[in-house]
Amino acid sequence: MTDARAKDFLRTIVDEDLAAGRHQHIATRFPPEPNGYLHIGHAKAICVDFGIARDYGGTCNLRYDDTNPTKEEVEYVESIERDVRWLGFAPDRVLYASDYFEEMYRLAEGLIERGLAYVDESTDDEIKALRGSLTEPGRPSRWRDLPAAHHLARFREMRAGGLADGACVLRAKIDLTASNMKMRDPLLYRIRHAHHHRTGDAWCIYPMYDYAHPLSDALEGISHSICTLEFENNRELYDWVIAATGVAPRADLIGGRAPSKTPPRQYEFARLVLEYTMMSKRKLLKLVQDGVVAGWDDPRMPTLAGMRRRGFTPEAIRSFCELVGVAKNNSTVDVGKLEYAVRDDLNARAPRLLGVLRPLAVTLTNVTEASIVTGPLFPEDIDPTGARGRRELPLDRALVIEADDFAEAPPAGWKRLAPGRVVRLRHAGCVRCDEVIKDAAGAVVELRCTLLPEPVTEKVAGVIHWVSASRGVRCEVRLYDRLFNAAKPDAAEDVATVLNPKSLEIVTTAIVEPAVVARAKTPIQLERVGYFIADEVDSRPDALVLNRVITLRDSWAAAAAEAAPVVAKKSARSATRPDRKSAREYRDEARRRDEVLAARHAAAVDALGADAADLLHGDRATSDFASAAIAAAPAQAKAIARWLINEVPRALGDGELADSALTPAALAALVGLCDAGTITAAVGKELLAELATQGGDPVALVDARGLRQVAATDDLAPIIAAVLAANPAKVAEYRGGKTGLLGFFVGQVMKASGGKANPASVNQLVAAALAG
RNA sequence: UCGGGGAUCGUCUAAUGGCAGGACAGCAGCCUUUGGAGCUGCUCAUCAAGGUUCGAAUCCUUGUCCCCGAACCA
Repeated sequence: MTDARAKDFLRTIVDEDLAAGRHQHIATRFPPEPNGYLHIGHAKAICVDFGIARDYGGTCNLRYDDTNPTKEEVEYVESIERDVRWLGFAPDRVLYASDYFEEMYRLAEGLIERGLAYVDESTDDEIKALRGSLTEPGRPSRWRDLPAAHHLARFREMRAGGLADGACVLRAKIDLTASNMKMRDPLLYRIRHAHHHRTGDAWCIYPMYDYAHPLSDALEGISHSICTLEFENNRELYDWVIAATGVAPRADLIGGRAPSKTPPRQYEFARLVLEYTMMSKRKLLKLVQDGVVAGWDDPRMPTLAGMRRRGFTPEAIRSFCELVGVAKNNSTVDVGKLEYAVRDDLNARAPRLLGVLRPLAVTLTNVTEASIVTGPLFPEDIDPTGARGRRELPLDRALVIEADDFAEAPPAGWKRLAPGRVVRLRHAGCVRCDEVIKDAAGAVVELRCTLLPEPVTEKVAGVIHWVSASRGVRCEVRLYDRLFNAAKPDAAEDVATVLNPKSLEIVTTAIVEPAVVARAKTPIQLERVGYFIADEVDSRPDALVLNRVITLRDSWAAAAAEAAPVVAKKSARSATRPDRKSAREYRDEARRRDEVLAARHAAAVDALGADAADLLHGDRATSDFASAAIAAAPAQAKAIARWLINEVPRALGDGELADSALTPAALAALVGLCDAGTITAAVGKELLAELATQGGDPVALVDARGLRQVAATDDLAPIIAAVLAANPAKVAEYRGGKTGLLGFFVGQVMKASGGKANPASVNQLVAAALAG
């Protein structure tokens, strides 16, 4: 992979679906519940959902999953669409699950009529008790098997409004003994006499997620329904709902396209977990309600609104999501990656200006006149031609510099100001520190310096920033740091214990050059200090308030000691889980129940060894097959066992031995060919794959296709020469010492020979050819 | 009667039986009118043990660890 970024697993699936003709059009959706603001975790999902649609010329809907009126609000609906668009994505349609309530209701009636759903009048606790547990099956309630007509009438009463909240629910009738708890007659509808932000008081029954979500996807003709890992268990139910209701895409929702014959399929990826960040909407809401932060858009919040106010750009966030990738591993992303994405983006776009946070007075003793100097807005590496402009800076006798930029007794390697030393004032020439003035307490209060005429012959220590004391602009600066000082704040039971007390420092002494006022509406860099932006809520032209977006990388400052990370406690649940039964135990069990299996196993232990006997005679299908194959060629028993154990599973893929076209006789014949050296193992494996799907006689196939092993030097030499000639760079690398490439060359030759070459000969000849 | 997922540099992520690659972080050097940026180089990984194969991160077996699932939430 040289330039093209490797495809993630979702795009690989989409490629395959397109190639197989399962879909002509790729349709995705981003389905947030409007019960809070979107955060960086949603940003990843948005980039995945909208990104895939964009990459394949498809469509992506923004669909509010608004099925629970007790938690959802218009404020959230509005913020979500604003944030999606701000991030840079335009929904093809903005839709609401609540718009489908009538269709969902009708489909539910259909389910009841077909005996696939029923109204259960058990209490909450009864339902829970009857559902069983992870290790015990559930049991039916006494309403489950009443006639459909009863349930239909009851469901209509639910809708009519005469029943109290919790009086009854509609459940799918699936399987109370299912090992997937989601399939144990899941709830479809519950009664909620609550005002809905969109449907008002039209409904008092509301569909559950597991019912509403697949139907919404199907109605909208979604091809790939992408969600996060915790919904893996819901996928089986997702498929059930679509199949059981027979829901079809709605013409007006698929924009005139022909509906796909393939129903929507759900795929799951790992949601974003970021160090030092809390992602739970419930906990985020609590921070807002408790006043720990100033609101959902507090610049310390991981919300898109907060990050926008903080000064992160949509490009930076998208590039971060790109950096993180999409996979199924449970992973925690280093927060440094976000910081990198933000700095990388701002470096290219933020004009450079000067500002001093903690001023120290400097008097230029040889300057009497007020003047103006100019400086470029960007350094040369960002703007080589200077096309992006300059600005003017007032220069006066009285200046301020950063207090940190002066040291009375500088350490080794100090590149700033010190008594007697010379530094350059950015864009304004060099100064020498002649005199240090202190107050009665001994604190340095003023530096008296000389502005040196150019060219400066003295040694210049470094460059520092400065601002005119009288013509600079006073402002408030808010220095933000991470909200939590624990790497995994979600693991803490009490949020208060992991809050970073220094997450906001307000600096009131700051003074910046006048150009900042007009330019800080978008991010700027105060050179050597950091990136800043005017606060969109509190900043006013006559009372500038700057937010620090992020610090500059600082290779000088010693890394501050990290707070001790809070160790995540192992969940109590995983500790009490029963160990799962191993495959070997299942096989043992099968033999205890089946005497024939047990007898074959006992006989095979001596002939084939304990491991092979266990694997071959642990289920009836494999055991029957193995017995027949070995009977056909008893001399090759061990080899047949080896192939059956190690190679046949791969040839079968996800399929079963019983469903394949492979016969015991064919396998025995194939093994015979390999054992005799008539064909190579590589050809044998290829043939096996074919036999598994199409069947056939291996001996005849070998003859018909000329698949006999090739080992003669005369036959192999030309192939080897061709491979070497085609890869001159690799040959040079190999001869330069990268001997690991031998495998690469052998592989190439094997492929070129169609697998027919004898590997031992190839190894020998290739090594010889490369040496010479 | 438990079921469903997942384990590759410190971190994130590639490699679908044939070169363990990239990015972030780290370290070193160069460069620099930002101790910024940039450039160059370096360090660093296949959960473990067996097996199959000329060749295994990849296939088989066993084991270990992590995540999810028993809301009238989504």
